[in-house]
Amino acid sequence: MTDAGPTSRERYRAQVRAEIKQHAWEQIAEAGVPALSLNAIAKKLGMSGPALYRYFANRDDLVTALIRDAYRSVADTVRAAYDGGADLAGLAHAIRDWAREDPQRYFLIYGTPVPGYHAPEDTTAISHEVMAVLIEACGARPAEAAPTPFDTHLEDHREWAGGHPAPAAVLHRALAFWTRLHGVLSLELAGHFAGMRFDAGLLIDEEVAALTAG
Amino acid sequence: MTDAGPTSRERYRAQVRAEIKQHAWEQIAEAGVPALSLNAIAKKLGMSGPALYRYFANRDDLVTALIRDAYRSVADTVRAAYDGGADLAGLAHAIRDWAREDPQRYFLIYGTPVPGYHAPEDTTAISHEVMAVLIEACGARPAEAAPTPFDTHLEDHREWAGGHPAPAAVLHRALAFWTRLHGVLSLELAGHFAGMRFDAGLLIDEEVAALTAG
DNA sequence: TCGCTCTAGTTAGAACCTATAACCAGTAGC
DNA sequence: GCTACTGGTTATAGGTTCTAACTAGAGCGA
Repeated sequence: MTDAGPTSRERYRAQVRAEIKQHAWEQIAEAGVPALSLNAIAKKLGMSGPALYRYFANRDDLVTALIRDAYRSVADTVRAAYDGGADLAGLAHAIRDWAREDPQRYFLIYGTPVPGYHAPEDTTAISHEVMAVLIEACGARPAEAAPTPFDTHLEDHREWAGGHPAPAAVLHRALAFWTRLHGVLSLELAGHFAGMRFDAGLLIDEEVAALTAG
Repeated sequence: MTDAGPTSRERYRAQVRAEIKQHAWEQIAEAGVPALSLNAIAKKLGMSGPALYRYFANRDDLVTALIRDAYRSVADTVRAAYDGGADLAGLAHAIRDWAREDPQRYFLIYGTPVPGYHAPEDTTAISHEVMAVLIEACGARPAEAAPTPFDTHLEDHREWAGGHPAPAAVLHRALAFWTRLHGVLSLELAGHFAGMRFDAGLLIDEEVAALTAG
């Protein structure tokens, strides 16, 4: 064989990195990203402080790795749901379930941005993956209504769709699916519906349904 | 007169508190809330570290004050726009302009929540103020369509509307206005539309328009 | 006007944090 | 078996929040 596979050192390294990230996720779920402490993680792993810097260059590097994993996770979730035959409503609920499983993971992607921080190149590629699935799913239902002003505007700004040949109305629908879902979901996860005891899932259903009914 | 008004000490205190908050806003705009440093603020004000604790009990107390101000500011903006005769589209753009003026201020209210943190009581009261205006604005256009399942669901969960007598369809519309606007706006502000060079304002216009057309 | 009190500031210091430097033991591979 | 690299260590610098103890001075009543 040309490739001997990972050496034992490499396997060990990957294992420790995974354990670090695991503890990081737990800390984030408990108190949010700002409370993430490399020191505390090292202690829990039985190693002392600076040892952790053998595995991640610095705090930002660890957080970036988590962000990357979060993107990968949501993309896989969407892909799996779509391959499983989910329609738009199904996709919406798959994403919602994924988000509620670990709200802080959702906000790591879609929450408050850090001024000056730019997500690494490959995460935008993963975003495109997700968007491609959404466009695909939105294309299932043909567009019947007359093109809106935003549709014609989109016709001139469709590079982001990665050359997808869908008509602008479909791109529009995919965008609106994304923004509407995020709108309800992020407010739900952030607790802004706390006082109002309605079912956010129902609202999502109608917001998504209205997409294809319009 | 029965009230002698604020003493000079009180005025001084208010002045310094305002200056502290001013510098805090600048720091947050530059690098986000996590980078907010009481020490750095104190230095800029020419006082040394712990002096700042005479004005704010701790870091959280300062941030809470900023959150309160942010709520007050958005509520005033919405109120002013509505009193100025703005329709739903006008309200949406007033809020968008307010948010783009200082994105981090927007995210202080609607961004990533800190697990365990609960906004003070009065901010939820301000939220109700905003929601009341939205309901009012949504009631201007009568509801013509048949009630949806979510409408009937809302009929049983309308306490949050503060006893507003609007029909459930109107409450529904106000909610959807809020979630749709937040969906587009927060993704725009967070830079998720960066690669796709379309005009988020147009998308908002159509999302809002679709509310009343449906 | 004297004197008390309360306020706004000071410095010192504890307990964290990130991150670097310098060192050391043990493993992998030639 | 020797060498080089890896993964750990401790020490340390410099940052943070926040408390404690103290001081200078302003305001106010007798």
